[in-house]
Amino acid sequence: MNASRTARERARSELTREIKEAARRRLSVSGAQGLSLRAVARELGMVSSALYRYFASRDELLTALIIDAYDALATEIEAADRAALSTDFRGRWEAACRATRAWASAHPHEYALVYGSPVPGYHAPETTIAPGARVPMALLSIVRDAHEAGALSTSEEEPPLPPALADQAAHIAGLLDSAIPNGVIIRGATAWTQLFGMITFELFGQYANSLDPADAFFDYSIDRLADLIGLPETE
Amino acid sequence: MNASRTARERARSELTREIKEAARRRLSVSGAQGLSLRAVARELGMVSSALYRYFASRDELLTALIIDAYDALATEIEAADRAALSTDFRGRWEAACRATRAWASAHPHEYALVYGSPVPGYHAPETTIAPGARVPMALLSIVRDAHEAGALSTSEEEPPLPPALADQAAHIAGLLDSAIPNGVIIRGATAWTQLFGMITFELFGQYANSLDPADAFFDYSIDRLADLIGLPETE
DNA sequence: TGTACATCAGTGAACGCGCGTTCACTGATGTAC
DNA sequence: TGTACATCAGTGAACGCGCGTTCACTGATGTAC
Repeated sequence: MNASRTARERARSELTREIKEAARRRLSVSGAQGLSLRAVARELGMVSSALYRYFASRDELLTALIIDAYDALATEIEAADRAALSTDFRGRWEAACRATRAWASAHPHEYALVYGSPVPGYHAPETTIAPGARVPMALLSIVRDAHEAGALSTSEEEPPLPPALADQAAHIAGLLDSAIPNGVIIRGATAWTQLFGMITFELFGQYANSLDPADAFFDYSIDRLADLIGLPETE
Repeated sequence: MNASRTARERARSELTREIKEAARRRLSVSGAQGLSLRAVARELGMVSSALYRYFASRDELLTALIIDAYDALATEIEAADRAALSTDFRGRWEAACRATRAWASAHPHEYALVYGSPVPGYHAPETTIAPGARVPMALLSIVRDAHEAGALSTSEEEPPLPPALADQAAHIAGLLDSAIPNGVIIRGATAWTQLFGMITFELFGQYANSLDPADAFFDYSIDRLADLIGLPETE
């Protein structure tokens, strides 16, 4: 029967979800490297070997958590972007930045999992690449939309990009399926880097005794980044 | 006797150094969280309990490595700065940035130790604060020197800082013992953040498939950061 | 609808391993007279 | 310079713990006729 077959499968996907949730809770205690299948199983009242019905190994569970983290962050960014007026490009950019920071501070261990130190002995498989790329794509899409609407202010005179950098910019524009000028791409990449640089410094404690709490610096900075990109003032 | 007394002490400081060196080698295999006293001891052909004559605990060894890492990086930055012509502020800035990146890529695990994810269960003691602050201080000193030499180009019109941010900037200026305008401090903090954001993204793999290898982006960016700060062109 | 068989989820024991830290000890080095 | 004593470095056994993964197993769920 079809309904009963899906009953078993529903139980399976339910438990898969619960295992990942328990693993995320463990992450905040022991970090990615210290994540232990036995501790996850204990949290669920299962025996550790039972987890092997759901994940072939600890690394595979880690991979699932990484993909989920990227997807969750990208989803938040995309939702914040969509919630803004679509022609208010600066508003969209700032909403996306704030959503990124909000997600990171609500899920610091998942943030550290994907943007923090690589886990020794773990090599991320190819399946993590696409979800990882969703995040910068979500941010750069705003820049692309602004460019295609003719809303980007043209840059002040800036030195031309060296050839190697221009090539990389052109490649990124290709991924966005757009003819954004290379200079705009690079400014977007700078803004992306700065956004995550701030969040990482804030979460990992580098702003202690100087810019912490970083709210004012963050808000001011994402506005300056919008200037850098050339996004027009919100009316 | 004094000479023999220093003989024992010399052996002690020699071994302390060797233990930290072995620990740094282990760091690259297992990361900070996985750093094991027993593995360090094994590497030195000692018994693990012998290490307790030198470090009271694993955490104390980690603390020593953190302090060493900050000190090593700050020393590199300061040396690169001093090697440049003291009145060539842009040259000094770029040399400092390049020294930072070079140190990070030569010592990725020590970089991750101090700028990567916090180690779960480890709480950095106060003794790490001063060495940690040496790094941004070394960078901001260049900005301060340029300002005091009257070499900084005045900023284009920029929105005023919100009060909370202005307070933080003034506090940082106080640490530098200088009357640098708040706006300059904030641009310096932005540049500091961007510098480490780029290095972190590069080392931790976020630029894979886009800006990697990041040499061109890095060189171009530190030049734009010098523009942002207002450092004059090198003649 | 009922029965025979196949699939799947979860158990519990086991393998072989590594860890931080403590402690009583031996023997070498340093100090005071 | 020689001797008695104190300090210190390093040993090896032990405590009590946790880990990932494998494997033969039981019993429940699903499928085909």
